[in-house]
Amino acid sequence: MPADLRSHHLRTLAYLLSRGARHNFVPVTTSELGRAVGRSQQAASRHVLDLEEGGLLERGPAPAAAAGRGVSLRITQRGYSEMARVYEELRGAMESHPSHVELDGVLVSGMGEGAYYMSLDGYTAQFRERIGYVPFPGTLNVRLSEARHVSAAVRLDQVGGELIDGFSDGRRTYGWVRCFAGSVNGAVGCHLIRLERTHHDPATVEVISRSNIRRACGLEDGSPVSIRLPM
Amino acid sequence: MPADLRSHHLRTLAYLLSRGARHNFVPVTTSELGRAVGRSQQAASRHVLDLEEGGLLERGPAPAAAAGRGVSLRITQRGYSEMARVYEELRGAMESHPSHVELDGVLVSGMGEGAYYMSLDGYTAQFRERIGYVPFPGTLNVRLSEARHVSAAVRLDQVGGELIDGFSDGRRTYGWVRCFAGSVNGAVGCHLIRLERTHHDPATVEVISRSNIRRACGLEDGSPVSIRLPM
DNA sequence: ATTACTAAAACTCGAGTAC
DNA sequence: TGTACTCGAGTTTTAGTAA
Repeated sequence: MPADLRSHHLRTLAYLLSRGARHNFVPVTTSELGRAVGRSQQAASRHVLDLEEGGLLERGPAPAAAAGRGVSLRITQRGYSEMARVYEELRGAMESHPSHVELDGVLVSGMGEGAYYMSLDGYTAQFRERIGYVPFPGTLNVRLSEARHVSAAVRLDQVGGELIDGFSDGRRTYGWVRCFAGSVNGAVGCHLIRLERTHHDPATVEVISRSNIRRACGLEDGSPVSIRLPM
Repeated sequence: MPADLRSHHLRTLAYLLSRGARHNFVPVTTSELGRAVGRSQQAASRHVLDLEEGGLLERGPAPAAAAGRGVSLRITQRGYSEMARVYEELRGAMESHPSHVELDGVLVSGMGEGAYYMSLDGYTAQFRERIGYVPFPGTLNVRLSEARHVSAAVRLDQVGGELIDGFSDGRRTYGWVRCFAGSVNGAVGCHLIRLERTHHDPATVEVISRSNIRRACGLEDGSPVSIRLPM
């Protein structure tokens, strides 16, 4: 019996627990246990023996008169404690994990193209409808500092976000824009935007906001910027 | 990569999840992962490879400039689903398992001794104080039908219950009585009693109640009786 | 029907080590 | 420092089968 609970042992205990084996001896067959954990009857028999030897499970009197008619099993206090330990470890991870994308980088100056495009009527009308405001004319360009952040930013395109449709003004067409709500440096609300057509390399992302973030946060070129997008 | 999540794979994912790997690439070293799951660096490296091959984990660009400086890992949608599946299986067992002892048997007629003893002043005064009533004079004798229920009943002696002290009337001494609150046939409230000195074999248990259960439930000798004791 | 043994195959591990 | 390969040892599996 290894020190930690192997998954088949855990699943065996979980099955027995749901059958009421915390306080009663429950009659089961090893085939049934094997089916419950997706292993053979022989393996399940072994698991029960392991768990008994480890003091996690105890065996009661055989259910019926005839021989070889299954076993009666109950989970010991120790067995339940072990289950609880594993459960808490998993619960801790599942229920309180950070659920946002974080993109860190430094502020860089753009050429003003972002501001120009985002001010076009074809976009501003949709911004008002989809994200509730018309962006301050002037986007924040952030150069992501690590490759893993770039990767994360690129993946956003597959994740969704608010879609602003592209349009045509008769002379040329403008691509779609995807907006992801979030905040800059843990304070100012913003949207990170992903453009269908961009002149930036993938390491640079653009951020829009209701107001002038650059001024509101006292940022200048080279200032560290952390963008946090709740998922 | 086996079909089900082995415990080391699960724990690796849980650690990464708590580090935020659900939505971001997290930089880690395999030694760190090994420490987190109590295995060697080599094993942890293997686990990461396994999880990648199974599509549960994906690797991002290496964190820093130099070679061999750790890895960036993120949990895939599939990986998270697998974790959620296991978590739900375990949660279902841990949070909604039957938490009562059930003892099934048939009603048998006693000799009336139970009723006699339980009516002694040395007991009745304590009954009133500890369980809130003086039992109807006449205990219900239930012969447990299966050995596993007998086992469960015997174990109750170690579990606790309301203790009624023994006493002496000068001529002889009377043993302690332990009371366990519960219900008969899912309806009538009762207490199962365990006696320090009993004339019954272990397969027969006695039940007391405020009223006459035999009449209230329309029971006669041979009627099936199910005693349920919440834990 | 069962449980659980044996044997062999498959898997997992850590040590040693290449890069 | 790092990752991750090979390899020998230990563990876990299933098939076959005795009781």
